[in-house]
Amino acid sequence: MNLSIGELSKRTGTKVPTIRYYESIGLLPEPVRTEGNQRRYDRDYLERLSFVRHARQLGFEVSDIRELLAMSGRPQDSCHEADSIVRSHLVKVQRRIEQLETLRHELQRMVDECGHGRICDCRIIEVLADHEQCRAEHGHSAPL
Amino acid sequence: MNLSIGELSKRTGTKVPTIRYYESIGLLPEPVRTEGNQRRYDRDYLERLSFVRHARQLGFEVSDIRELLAMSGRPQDSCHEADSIVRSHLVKVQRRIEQLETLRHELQRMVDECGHGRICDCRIIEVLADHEQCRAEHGHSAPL
DNA sequence: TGTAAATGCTCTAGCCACTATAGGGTCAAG
DNA sequence: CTTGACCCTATAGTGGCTAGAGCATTTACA
Repeated sequence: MNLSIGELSKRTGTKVPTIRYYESIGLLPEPVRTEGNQRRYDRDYLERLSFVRHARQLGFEVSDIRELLAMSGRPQDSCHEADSIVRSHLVKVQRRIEQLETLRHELQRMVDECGHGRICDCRIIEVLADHEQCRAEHGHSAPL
Repeated sequence: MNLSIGELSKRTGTKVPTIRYYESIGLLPEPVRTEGNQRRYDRDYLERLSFVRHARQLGFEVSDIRELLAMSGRPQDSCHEADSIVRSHLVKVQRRIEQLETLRHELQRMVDECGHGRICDCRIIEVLADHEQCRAEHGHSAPL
């Protein structure tokens, strides 16, 4: 196997600039080059990139993935560290779900209470203007 | 009421650079200035900023907030548009919750199946390396 | 073997919604 | 009138990409 970056891109569902980006931040190693300076990838690289993409899809940050990749290269070590990375990620996901549930209830209430009349009578604008009307704290900030 | 930016910051729980940022992108108007060029804010501005912050906490994007703010300035108009902004945001939140639930199950399964032994036997690393082992699609990408 | 399309290269800038820092100026209390 | 807390602008950085310009190389086909 001797893939160009475009082929690697297709096989892993990763955009070409993303592959180069991972290389640039040192998440993936520099591959070999042709005489004309083009990147060529082997099966090993393909698997590494798949690992990275999969971990990203599971929401892991690049710094976590860096560690997970390093671990997968030390197969005799204890998996304790991997376990703790996944656990703490799980906790973050759970917290985020709870936050979004709270948000969902607030938004649902706003929609339910909208009388579909004029803005001056609208609960939506009113609630936005006055946090006191919310039933729960809904600290958000991260995009969806 | 004639607040400095620091006082406005405290009363709204918004960081000072954030207030200036909102002004710079035209989300909030330019306030009056003292002779020495410092910003001074009135009650109206405080309420507008509170509105913005609250909407951000509810996860609305700045572009949505721009529209919602504009609407709150046209109190005789129909609230139909406000309603549709909130509804479509609600749909996004719901979708995101579902995604994160899928994620949560995958992660939980990884943790549950970890034998706490060596990495070469670890389900965590194995699952990451092989998407086929996942029970559902879990397209993610946004941060938590 | 010639050529043209497709793909590759690097470098830079942009996205979102802020946040941080540097290097100054202003304000209010004592 | 000094001191220290506050304020100003301008610029750069965050994360994880994504997009574009302006070239070079590779490959498929005639």
